[in-house]
Amino acid sequence: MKVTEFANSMNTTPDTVRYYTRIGLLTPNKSSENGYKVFGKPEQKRLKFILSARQLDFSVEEITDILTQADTGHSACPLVRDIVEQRLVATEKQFQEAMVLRSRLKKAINDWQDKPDNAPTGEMICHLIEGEGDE
Amino acid sequence: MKVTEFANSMNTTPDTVRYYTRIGLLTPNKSSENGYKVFGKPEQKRLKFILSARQLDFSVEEITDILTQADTGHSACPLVRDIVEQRLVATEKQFQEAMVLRSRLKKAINDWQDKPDNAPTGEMICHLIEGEGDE
DNA sequence: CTTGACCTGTGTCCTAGACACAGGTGTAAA
DNA sequence: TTTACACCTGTGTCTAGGACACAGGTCAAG
Repeated sequence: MKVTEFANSMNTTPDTVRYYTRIGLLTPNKSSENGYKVFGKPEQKRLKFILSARQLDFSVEEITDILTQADTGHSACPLVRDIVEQRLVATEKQFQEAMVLRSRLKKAINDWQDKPDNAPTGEMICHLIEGEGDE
Repeated sequence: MKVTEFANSMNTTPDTVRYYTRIGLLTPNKSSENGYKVFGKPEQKRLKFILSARQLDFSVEEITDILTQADTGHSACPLVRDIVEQRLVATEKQFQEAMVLRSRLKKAINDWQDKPDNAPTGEMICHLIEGEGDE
């Protein structure tokens, strides 16, 4: 399998596959006549794992660590558990931040509804934003 | 005012100030003897605006557009309203995504609670992740 | 004059790929 | 066989918003 076919079959993009290859996460054989990357079953499993982990928002570096563990015969599960818990904390934070931002934006839209569009003065660039003594 | 003093007084970092200067958002005078950047009142107002807009998650590029508008004497308010609305949509999306990810992570932690830490086999890297036929 | 703390501008680095590009490949028509 | 043309390839570069590294400048104390 060449890059594009492989990527399609795994439901990702050729660029992603090339990227993972570039950083050494995937190690396809190289066709001796083409120089083209050639992917087989083992790469398929590996990529499937990588994509699943990315779905859980693991960073590529974290995935690299996990695969290194596994490649040297150690169980990667404890590491995986760790990362998942961290990720949950981070996601919770993102979640809260998105909430705050959302209400801030909604408030802005509301507050501005009846205000005019002023031209900028030397004092103000846009009174909508600068008018607020927000936070 | 020099960079660090200026940054501190505006409650941001010198690196941020330098960055904005680098890309032309701030245009401090340069001390003729030092070559150091020198910030005054106009820059203060400008930076205050920039930081407020960043709080609303405006991109630096969007802010650049707004300031360009204002600098040429046009009201930036319509543009600002536009961006805020877009941003609200984007934030809503982020918000949803964070929710999805959060529940995915929680589910993983739950599902894995009673599972052992297996060593990797040729077939599996980490059965916790690969075991799931998730989604 | 020297020490040392702090400050400066500039250059490079980060994520996770996306995009551009010159050239290779493969199939079909001529 | 040659040509045409679509598609594919690897590699190099770009992104956002600063953070960090680094060699050298500045300035008050001694």
